[in-house]
Amino acid sequence: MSKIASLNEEEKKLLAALHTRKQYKKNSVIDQQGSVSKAVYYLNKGILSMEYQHGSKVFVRDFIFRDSPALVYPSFYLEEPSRYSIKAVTDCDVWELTKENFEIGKKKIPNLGIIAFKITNLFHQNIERRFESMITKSAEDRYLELVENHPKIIQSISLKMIASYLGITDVALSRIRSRLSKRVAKNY
Amino acid sequence: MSKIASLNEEEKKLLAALHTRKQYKKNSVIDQQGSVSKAVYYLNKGILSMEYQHGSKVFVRDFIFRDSPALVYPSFYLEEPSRYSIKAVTDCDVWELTKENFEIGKKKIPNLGIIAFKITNLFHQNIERRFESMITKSAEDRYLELVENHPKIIQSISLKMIASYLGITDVALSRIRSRLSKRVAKNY
DNA sequence: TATAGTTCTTAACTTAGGTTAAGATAAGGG
DNA sequence: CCCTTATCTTAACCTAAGTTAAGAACTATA
Repeated sequence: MSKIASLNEEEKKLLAALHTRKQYKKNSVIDQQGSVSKAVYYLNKGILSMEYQHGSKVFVRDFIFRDSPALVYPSFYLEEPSRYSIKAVTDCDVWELTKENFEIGKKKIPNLGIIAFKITNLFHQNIERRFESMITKSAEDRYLELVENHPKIIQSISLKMIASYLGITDVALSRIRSRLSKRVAKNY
Repeated sequence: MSKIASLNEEEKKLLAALHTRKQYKKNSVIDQQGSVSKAVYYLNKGILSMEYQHGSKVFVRDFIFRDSPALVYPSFYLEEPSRYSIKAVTDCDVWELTKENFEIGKKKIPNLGIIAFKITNLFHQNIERRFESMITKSAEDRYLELVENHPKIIQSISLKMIASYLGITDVALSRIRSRLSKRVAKNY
């Protein structure tokens, strides 16, 4: 977090002390849609997902990869029911900062409010970009973009979840993959 | 704005004094994509749009209807280049609050920071809902949803802009409209 | 180890929406 | 007032993606 806004050594220690380290097994639900977000998460290892249920179907809103924060906004700040769940896609190792400890930290660390604000901005820009790519790009291009940014994604996330993230069905993504591999094969 | 968080009479007057009332002709550009957002806008009358350019094409990100705030977030807060333009879709009557006056107001009106925070949350939830309806609904359902919330929209906004808002082409929206009117006609 | 449940692929069929183009109004500018 | 330019509709054609279904390969568990 200290990458986002400068903190001195003492502040870093204090902030670390306010966090709790936790381990989550693959597929465990860390934050439940509909209830107040328990904490902000900082992901050390593994992959998290942000999902929402709509009718009987589950949709993947986002993936969170290592060394990134996961925030259920604005549920965490306002302590209102959240629109999303946070789940562990793989075994995960996270640092958790509860609302109470966040409030304590804000009093002692002047820059913490600024860090929170910047993280919020990142989340907002993230969904804006995602919205724009839904409108301006084809599913194939969206897939290529994702794989380019996260090449290892195919090894650790199921085709079904990736398809859901892209806003298409698993069948459609399978089709895209075979189309792409045939296209590559032509070059040899 | 005082609907969002309580302000006393004195604070309301002070806040009003910090705003500048302005008139904009149809099609005028109020905030330009790529430059720092000049102000937060509160729309008294008319319709605004939030648009972004992607390559050679222009996309409508959102419409802002009367009695609503328009915020280019986070450009306004961070004074960084904005991802969007704000344009007048019809002749408009707005109250503008510049960044300088916002900062002055924050010092004098304790609740102003909270109001800003809540407006930011509204904007975030707005794009989340929009993103979700892009993924979970058909273009026809998205159109029906829009017309239900804003029945007069057809009179004041061109088909092309509405189509852009929905993420489809003008031809596709025209097709949807004729399909819908035929369906209604069958009931008579 | 057998069995049931996932995950992924492939095929066949259907439909929504993109593209192009042409024609009909309507509107704005000189 | 004419002429040009936008706006909207409709048609023809095409492609991406949804739906359903069936089969293969892998996983987990009793």
